[in-house]
Amino acid sequence: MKICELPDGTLTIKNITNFDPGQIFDCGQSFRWVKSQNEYTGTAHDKDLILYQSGSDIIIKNSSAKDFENIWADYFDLKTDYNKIINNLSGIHPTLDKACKMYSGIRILKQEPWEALCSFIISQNNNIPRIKKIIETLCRLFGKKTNHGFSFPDASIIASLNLKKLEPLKAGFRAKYILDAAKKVSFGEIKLDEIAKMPLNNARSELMKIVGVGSKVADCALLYGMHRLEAFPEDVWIKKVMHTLFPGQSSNIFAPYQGIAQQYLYHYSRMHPDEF
DNA sequence: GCCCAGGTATAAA
DNA sequence: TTTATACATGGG
Repeated sequence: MKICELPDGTLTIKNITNFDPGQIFDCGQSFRWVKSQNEYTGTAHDKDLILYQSGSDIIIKNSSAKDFENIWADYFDLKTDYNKIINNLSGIHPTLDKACKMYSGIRILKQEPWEALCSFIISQNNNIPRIKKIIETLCRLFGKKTNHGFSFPDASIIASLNLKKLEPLKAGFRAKYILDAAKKVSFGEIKLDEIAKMPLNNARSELMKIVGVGSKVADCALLYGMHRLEAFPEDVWIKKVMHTLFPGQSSNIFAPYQGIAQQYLYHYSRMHPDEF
C-alpha cells in the first residue's frame, strides 16, 4: 500500500487489496456511510471522509495524508492481511471457500465502541433502511456538526435525554434500550474500554447487563466496535449455515477469525438461500 | 392490508 | 433449558 498526495489535495491509496467500498459499507457492519454516485461519505472520530474506487486504487477527496495514516488506516483495518485470513478459512469447507472469494473485498471496520453498540441496539428486529434513518436522525439531532455531516452523539449526551426527547427518532421499543445503554456507559457502570480487552465471554456478560442487549447485539458490538474478530454474531441465517455445513460443530472451527467467517457466510447464505 | 426486519424480554412448558 | 409471543415502526 502506498499513499500519494496530489497537488489538488486528493489522496490516492495505491496497491490496496481486499478493499471493495460497496462490500465494506453495504454489508451491514456500519449504517453511516452514504453512497452518492460512486462516492461514499462517512464520519468517524469527528472527521468526515469522502472516497471512491478507481481501478485498484482508492481516491480520498478530503483528507490529509497525516489524518489518513493516523485515523483512517486504522479505521479501515489496513494493517490486517485479509488475504492470509481468507487462505486460512478457505481450507475449512468448499462453500466457505466460495464465500470468502465472493466477498474478499470486505474488511471489518474499527468503529467506535459506543457507536457500534448503540447502532446494533437499534438494528434489532429492524430493516436496514429504517436502521439508517433512525441513526441519521440521532446524529442530526444530538451529534456535533462536521463539514459534511454529524458525529455520533456521545453516550453522555444521550444519557442526559429522556424518552420524550428520543421520540423524533421513531425508534419504537428500542428507545428505552438506547437510554439504558447510554446511562450505563456514561455513568461508568459499563466500561467499554475495559470490556474490549476482557475474555470474550466476560465481555459478553458485561454488555448483556444493558437492557435490550442480548448475545447477538453483544457480539456485534464486540466485532464491529471493539475489533474482536473472534466474536460470532449468530442470527437465523448463520444458524442455518452452521446446521447445514457444520452440523454439531461450533464456530471455534474458524478461530481466531469467527467474526470474519461469519461475514462471508452471512452474505453467501443471503445470496444463495436455496443451498441451506 | 400483509409480512417481515442481521433480536430481546418475559412467561410458560 | 427450550419454545412462544409481544414489541414500535415502516419498507416492500
